[in-house]
Amino acid sequence: MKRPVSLKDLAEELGVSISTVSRALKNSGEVSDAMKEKVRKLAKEKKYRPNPFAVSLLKNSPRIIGIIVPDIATYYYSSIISAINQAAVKEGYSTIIVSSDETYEIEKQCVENLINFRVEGILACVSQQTSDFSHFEVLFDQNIPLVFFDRVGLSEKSSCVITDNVESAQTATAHLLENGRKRIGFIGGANHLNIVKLRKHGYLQALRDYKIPIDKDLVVCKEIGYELGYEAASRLLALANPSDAFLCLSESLAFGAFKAIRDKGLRIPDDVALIGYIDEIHADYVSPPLSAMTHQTAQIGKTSFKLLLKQIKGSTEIEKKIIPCILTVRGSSVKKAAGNQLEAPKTTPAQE
Amino acid sequence: MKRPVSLKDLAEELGVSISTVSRALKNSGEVSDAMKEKVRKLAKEKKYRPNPFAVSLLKNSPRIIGIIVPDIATYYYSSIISAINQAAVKEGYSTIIVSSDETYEIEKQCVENLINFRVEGILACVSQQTSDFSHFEVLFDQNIPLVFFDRVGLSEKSSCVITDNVESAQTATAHLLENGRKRIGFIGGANHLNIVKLRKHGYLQALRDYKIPIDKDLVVCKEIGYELGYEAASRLLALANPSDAFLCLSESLAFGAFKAIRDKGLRIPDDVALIGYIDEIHADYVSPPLSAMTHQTAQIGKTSFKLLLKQIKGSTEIEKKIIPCILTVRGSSVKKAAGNQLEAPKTTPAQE
DNA sequence: GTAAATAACGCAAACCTTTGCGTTCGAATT
DNA sequence: AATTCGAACGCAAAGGTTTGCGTTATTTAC
Repeated sequence: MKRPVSLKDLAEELGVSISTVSRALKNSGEVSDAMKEKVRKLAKEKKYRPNPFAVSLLKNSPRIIGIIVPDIATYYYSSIISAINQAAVKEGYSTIIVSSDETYEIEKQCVENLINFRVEGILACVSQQTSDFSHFEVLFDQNIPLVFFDRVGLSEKSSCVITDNVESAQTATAHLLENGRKRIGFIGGANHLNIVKLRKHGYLQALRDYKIPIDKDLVVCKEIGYELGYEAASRLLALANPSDAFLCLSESLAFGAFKAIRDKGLRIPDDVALIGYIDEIHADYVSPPLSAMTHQTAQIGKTSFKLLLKQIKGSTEIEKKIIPCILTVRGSSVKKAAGNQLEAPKTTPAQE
Repeated sequence: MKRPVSLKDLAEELGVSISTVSRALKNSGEVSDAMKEKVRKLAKEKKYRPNPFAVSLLKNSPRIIGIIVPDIATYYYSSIISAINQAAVKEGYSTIIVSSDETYEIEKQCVENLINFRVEGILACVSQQTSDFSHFEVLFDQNIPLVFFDRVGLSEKSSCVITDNVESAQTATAHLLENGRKRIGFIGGANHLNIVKLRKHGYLQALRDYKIPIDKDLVVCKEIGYELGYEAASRLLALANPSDAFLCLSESLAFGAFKAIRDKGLRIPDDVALIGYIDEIHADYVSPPLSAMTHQTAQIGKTSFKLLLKQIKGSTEIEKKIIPCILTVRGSSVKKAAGNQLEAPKTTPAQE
């Protein structure tokens, strides 16, 4: 690996000082137009590229932000990452993406690594295992901006971007109730996650609104994953008084439940209705297509970065942005013959 | 953002020189055990973290590699990224992931950005639009190691990791032929992509092997994407002599075709068989589950990084690694009643 | 024609770490 | 007792860039 050309190289070749070359490339007023021209020409010819380490060393701002996700290879996260990336690139920032693999220990390590990297800020979505957030507190000491998205923590101390968890779950549950379902199974993840707590709240609220008795057996809060969805749904379908509908908190849970229903020989939506937090692009893969609460991942990513950037630029305001989910009713939640779909597919517009 | 503590800060507080502190933390033999202890204690107390910019400036190796993918939010790429990441972290490397958005111009920019970043090496999967690879040649001038994966270019000059394109397509096609299909539609992407060229070759070879006449109308090579899959399949099903099976080169194409078949009111696999390069986790989402050629993304990622690391460490050998696909026969390609499945589900083990 | 102003450029410090080499001092060898 | 050796540490350069300030030389104003 040969040494890249530096300002010094250019300066020597032109017989001028390094400062002049530096200023010329920065289009400073302190250097003549003729000189600027000469410098720029040589720089292009020699393929000069400023050394980012030297600049970062001086300014202590590498123009990099860190992103911590529980998992990279899930559409939901990768699409958010993609949106963050786009917003970041537009502002001249690069991103370093790290995965906690849904593990507390790794997440801890991720935070440390990003600090060592001297990132200018961190966007984080916590792992399923994380119920204690003290490993994020170091960032406050170091004055490194932190914004949580989706699964959040330390909400008194840091900004975050979340979805309308309570309302979306309430809406989804109400939708099932209005279509005549009585025994709605709630299939979620670990209880300490804000998204689980809040959505369960919305689910229960809808039941109360419609005066449906609450049955704790229908609420499953274990882990998020395809197998878990399969197991939970299987169990709820095997009850003496089985479920006639499911609200699933993630795509993997929903498809797991989907398979469980099919394997049981039951029909969707005739025997069992299904709705879940499912990504737009996959909801239509299956037959019947899945009714879904869809996250506006592009908005989530964009907004998260915007909040972070604001903090990087010095703001200390703690903000909480809510990106609404969009309910799209497809085949899995409404019986064709029934025709008693009270509510038109409600698409809440994204804020801002 | 307050200034992080430096070696100098520690040195002053201890009343020793910077070099001693540096060596103490590096556990050098040139400093006494007592001093080491004192330094380490203070370092921990003051939360000293080595400045990566200073180190990189000196050594010109930031321990970062760049990854260029056509798209982040696709399971195939994100799972490869995930595997690369894991391998990289294990070796103390971080990754910067950039997306070309399937665009030639952006890809060009990505390469430039990564060079400016002084990454130690680049792993790349080219965009659909890319047929000219000259923008990668800069890397050779700069002596930056480059390894292509999946969609490759410059194969005489750079190492790459690919799948067994010809063989897998040949096997998949043969599988359809052995199950009685005669009019197999080939739904691929742009012709200039190696993966399309080679797989088409495998497809044609299988037809020849089985003495089936080749019909150019059944070969569609346009773009990769859900809508394109839908269109292509719709068209082939509307032919006077329509397709009775499809081989799709990507998951999005396959699910697009899947929907087209359903919308036409045809049954899978009774009327039309379907097989494609589909990710393991999604193949089972639909009913019937999809027969698939599955990429071993973990292997692809891991092997790619290993090849790159070898080059970073100085090797100039140009290597080409082939990671075989795995054929898993599910419901979409074999009629239940037929029972003439000649070939057992063949799972080729991953190499190494 | 002298004083003041300005344009155009150079010097050098600073950012932080690593490392070859030089220095000092005490202990071991002859 | 004089010499040698090694342990333990300091000095200083190097890596590339930015920037405040100092230095020229030329132009402008009176």
